Amino acid sequence: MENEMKIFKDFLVSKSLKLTRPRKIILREVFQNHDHFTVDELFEQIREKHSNVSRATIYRTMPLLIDAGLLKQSLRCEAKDRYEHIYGHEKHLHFICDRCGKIIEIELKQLENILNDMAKEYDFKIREYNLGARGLCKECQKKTE
Amino acid sequence: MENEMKIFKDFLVSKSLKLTRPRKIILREVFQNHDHFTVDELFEQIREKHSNVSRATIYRTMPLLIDAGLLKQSLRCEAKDRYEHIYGHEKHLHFICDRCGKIIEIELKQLENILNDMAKEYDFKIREYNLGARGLCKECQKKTE
DNA sequence: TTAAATTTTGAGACTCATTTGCATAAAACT
DNA sequence: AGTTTTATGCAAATGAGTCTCAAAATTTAA
Repeated sequence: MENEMKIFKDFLVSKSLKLTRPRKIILREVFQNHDHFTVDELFEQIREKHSNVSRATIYRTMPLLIDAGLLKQSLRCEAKDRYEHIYGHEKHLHFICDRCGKIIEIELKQLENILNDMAKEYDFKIREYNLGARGLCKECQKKTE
Repeated sequence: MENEMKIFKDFLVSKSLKLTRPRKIILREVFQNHDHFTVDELFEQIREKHSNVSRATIYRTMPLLIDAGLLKQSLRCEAKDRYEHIYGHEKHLHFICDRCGKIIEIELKQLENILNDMAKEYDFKIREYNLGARGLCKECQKKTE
């Protein structure tokens, strides 16, 4: 936690930006949330704790956290962008169920190697990547029709 | 072409839906377009040929083509969903440049195997998947600042 | 430490892709 | 042909995300 705050602070300073109260709150809640959350969910999460921050500020802070390497836009579901924080660098694959919306996370180390090879070949500098598969989860496959 | 039409027709019939004129036009243009297109671009493409179809109908037809296995929602760029048709099954990876928006497509057979292994392990039935990486393309890396 | 300058915030207006309601049109059925 | 059903187009509605701008917080200058 302290660690993330320091990273964010340093990042902000390097851009001549300030670690303000709302930004601190957002960072804290982002790291308290271990799901794939939407801005709206984060907004609610913050509001429940009576430490109000406007939606606009959250929207404005997301790219800062992403640039600071602390947050990732992980997937899009039902027309909403979803985010997840990044501790270290556990990259993963998401299986998203078309029917119940469940998100299964899978670590995938092999992937990184393949990607890096490709990036080298095409001289592309990867900032972030996402691998998502959609289909039916175990449970939903059983429910016929 | 005839092939795709047949697949679409069969799909529609199986759902008690009809292969109408607008649906035929949309299918034809989807397969004439070899890019990652937006609904709006498809709309324009159709309009240029004087065979008008409303945006609403295009929006309504996209999920049908997807369900029929002929279309794929390939990526999202600048707040717009982009689609691409599916011939056979060339799945691929997209490198999307953050700066110039260029999309580099890469075939990735190895990936499929890994994914299938994982799907089996988690009992997940994959309908489609996407692997997208964002960063800087060769050219944009040179432009410093 | 007060005053001026700068940055950030919150609230709500705005944008724009996508969805929806409804009246009309086309198609299938009788 | 007339009736029922489904599809279409238009225009209005929706809703996530962005932007504006006045007020608030923070920094800098004196």
